[in-house]
Amino acid sequence: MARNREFDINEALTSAMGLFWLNGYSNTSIDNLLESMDIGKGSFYQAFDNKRDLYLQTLELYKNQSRYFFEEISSNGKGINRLKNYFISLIDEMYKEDFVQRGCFLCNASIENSGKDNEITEIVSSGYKEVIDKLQEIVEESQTIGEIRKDLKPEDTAHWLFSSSYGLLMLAKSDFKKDKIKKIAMDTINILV
Amino acid sequence: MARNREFDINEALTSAMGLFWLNGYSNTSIDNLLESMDIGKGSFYQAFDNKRDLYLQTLELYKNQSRYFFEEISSNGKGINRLKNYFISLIDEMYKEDFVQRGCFLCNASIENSGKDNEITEIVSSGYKEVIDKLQEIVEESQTIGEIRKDLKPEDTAHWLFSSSYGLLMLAKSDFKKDKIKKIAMDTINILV
DNA sequence: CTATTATTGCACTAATTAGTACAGAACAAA
DNA sequence: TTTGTTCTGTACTAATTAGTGCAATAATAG
Repeated sequence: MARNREFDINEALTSAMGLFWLNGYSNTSIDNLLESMDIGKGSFYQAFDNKRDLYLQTLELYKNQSRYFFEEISSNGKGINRLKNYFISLIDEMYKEDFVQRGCFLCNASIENSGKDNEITEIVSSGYKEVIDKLQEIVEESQTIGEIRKDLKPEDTAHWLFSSSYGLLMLAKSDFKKDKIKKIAMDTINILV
Repeated sequence: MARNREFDINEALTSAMGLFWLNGYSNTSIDNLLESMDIGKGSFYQAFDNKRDLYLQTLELYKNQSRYFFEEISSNGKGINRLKNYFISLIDEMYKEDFVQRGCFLCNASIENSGKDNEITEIVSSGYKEVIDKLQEIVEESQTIGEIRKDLKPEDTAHWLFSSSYGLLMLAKSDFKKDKIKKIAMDTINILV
C-alpha cells in the first residue's frame, strides 16, 4: 500500500521509558522525547495519541519487563530458594547501570501522580498486586514443603516481603553497599524460617 | 521606618510546603503558590529569591518539623519502648489527614530530583542521616539495658529500622489497614529482641 | 502631620510547553 | 512508471511558565 514507518516503535518506546523513568512525567518534554527517540514531531503524533498516552504505554512496558524478570528468576529452584534468588537478582538489578538513580518506575509514577490520575493509580496498584500475589504463591509453596513457619499468614508475609524490597531499594538509593544489602535481604528471609 | 509585611511568612511557608509536598516541584506553579499562600506576585518575590529558593526552605521546614516530632515522641520511655512509641506515632501520623496521599516529602523530593540538583540531594540525605543516627542511638541504649540482642550491629540495625519504616509507608500508600501496619511494625521490632 | 521607605498588585516579557496543519517525500502495489 | 497512501519535517498556535518593572499604597518614625 504505502510507506512504512522508518523507526522501530519498540525501540522508541524503550527510550521514552528510560526518560520518563529517570526524570518523571512533567520533567520530560516532548522535545526531550523526540531527541531521545530520534524521531520528528510528525512521526511522534502519528504513532502516539499524546504525551500521556505514551507515558501509560511506557508504564505497561515496565510492568511487562518486570513480569518477565520475575518469571525468569523465580523459576529457578523451589520454595525459599526461589525467594532468595528473586531478592538477590533484584539487588543485582538495582546496582546495574543507573538503576539506583532511577529507582522503581511504578513507585516514581505513583509519587508524582499522588492519586490525581485514576488510570495511573490503577496501573501502579495492579502492578504492585501482581508482585504481591506472586510472592504469596512462593510463600505458600514454601510452607507446603516445610521451609517457612506455618503460623505466618501467607498474605501478610507477602506484603511484608514486598515492603521489605522497597525498603532495600531506599537503602540502595542512599549509601549502602551491595553486599550489605544482600546480607540484610537474606536475614529478612531467614526470619521466616 | 516603613511599612510592615502584611502576611505571616511562616504561614506562607507552611502552605507552600503543603503544595510542594502533595504535587512536587514541577507540578506546582508560581500561580498555584500565590493562591495557596494568599499573596501577590510582588510580595512573593520580595520575600523569596525564586521558586527553587522557596522549595529549599520548605524542605528545611519539613526537616525541622520531623526533628521536633522525633524528639517529642522518642522522649517517652526507654530503650525498645521508645522505638515502639516512635513507630506507632509514625503510623498514626501516616493515616492522619492526607498524609498517605502525600507520603514522605524528602522521599518525594529525592525521587523527583533524581540526583540532578546537588543541594537537594544533600538536604535529603542529611535528613535521612539524622533519623538513622537517632535510631542508632536508641538501638545502642536498648542494647545497654539488655532489650536488644547484642550480636546486632547498631549501625546496620538502625538502617534496617529506617528502611522498614519506608516499607511500611509503601504499604500504607497501597491498601493496608492501620492496625495491620501496626502489627507488622511491632513484629519488626520484636525480631530484634 | 510629614517624609521616608518597604510592600503590594498589575501589566508585561521572554521562554517553553503540548499539540496542530500541511506540504512534500518516500515507499509499496499495480 | 504510475497511483495512492502513509510517513516525516517544519512552521505554526495558544497556553502556560518563571520572573521583572514600576506606580500606587500604606505604615512607621520623627
